[in-house]
Amino acid sequence: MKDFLNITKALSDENRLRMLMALRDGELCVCQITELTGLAMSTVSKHLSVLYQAGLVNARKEGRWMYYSFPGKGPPAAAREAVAWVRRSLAESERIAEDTKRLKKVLAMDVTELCKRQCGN
Amino acid sequence: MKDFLNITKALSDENRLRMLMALRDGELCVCQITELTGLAMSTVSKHLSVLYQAGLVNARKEGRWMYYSFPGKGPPAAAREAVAWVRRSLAESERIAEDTKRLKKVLAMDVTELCKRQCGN
DNA sequence: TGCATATTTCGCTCATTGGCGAAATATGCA
DNA sequence: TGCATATTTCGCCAATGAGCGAAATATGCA
Repeated sequence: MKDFLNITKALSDENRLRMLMALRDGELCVCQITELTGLAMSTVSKHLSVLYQAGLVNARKEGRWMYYSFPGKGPPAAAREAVAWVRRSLAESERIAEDTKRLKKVLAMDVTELCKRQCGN
Repeated sequence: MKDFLNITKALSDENRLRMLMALRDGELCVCQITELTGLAMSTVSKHLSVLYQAGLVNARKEGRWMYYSFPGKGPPAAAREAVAWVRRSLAESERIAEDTKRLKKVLAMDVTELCKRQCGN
C-alpha cells in the first residue's frame, strides 16, 4: 500500500508528469529538464527525487552530470505499469505536445552551455 | 492533462484508495463506507466527491441513500484503466485485507441502524 | 405540513507540499 | 591543491488538502 501510494503521489503533480513524459525518448540531465520546465533547478531536483523514490525513474551519474531515464525491467512491476499508463494517457495532451516541441530545441543546445548559464546565475 | 491529473490526485490518498477497493464487490452507501473507514461522514462524503469528479466511481441516489459503485463502461477509458490498475496493485495489500474483513461485518449490519447511529450523534 | 434522517456544504485548523534562493556537497580540471 | 560547475539539501513562505463539527440541503414518512 505504501509503495503504491508513493507512486500515485508522485504522479499527482503536473510538473512531475511533464518530466516523466519528457523522458520518453531517452535520458536527460537535470539542466535539460530545468530548461524544459522553466522551474528552478532545486525544484527540479526535488521532483526528480520524488520520482526516483517511487521507482518511476532511473538515475545514472556520469561525472558531474546526473542523467535520469525510465527504469529498466527491475522487480517493481507497479512502477512500470504506472509509467506505461501515464504515457498512454498523456500521449494526446496538448501540454505535453508543447513540451515535446520545446524539448527538441533544448536537445539542440549545448549541454555545457545550458548548465553554465543556469548554475552561474 | 487536467482530467488525468484529477485521476492521479484522486488516487493519491490512502483513504480514497481504501474506498475504491471496498467497492470491488458491489455498491455501498455512505453510511457503510463511513463505518468501514472510521472517518467522519463529512470527510467520507468529500472523498467520494473527489472520486466521482475524477470519474472513478458512479453515484446512484435511491431515496435518502446515496450508493457509490464502480463506473460502467462509459467513455472515460483512463478512469477505468486506473481503477483496474489500482485493483491489481492493491490486491495483496494487508491494509486492504483488513478492510475486506471489516467490510464483511459492516455488510452484516442493518443499514438503517448504521445510519441512525452515525447521523443521530 | 412538520419531523426524522441521509448526505452534502461550510468554516475552520493543522499538516503536507510546491516553489524559490542560498548554502552545502560532489566532481572534474588546471 | 584550488577553482569552476552540476546537483542536492536546507530554510523559508504560500498554497493546497485532509480532517472534523455544525449548519444546510434533500428525501421519506406520519
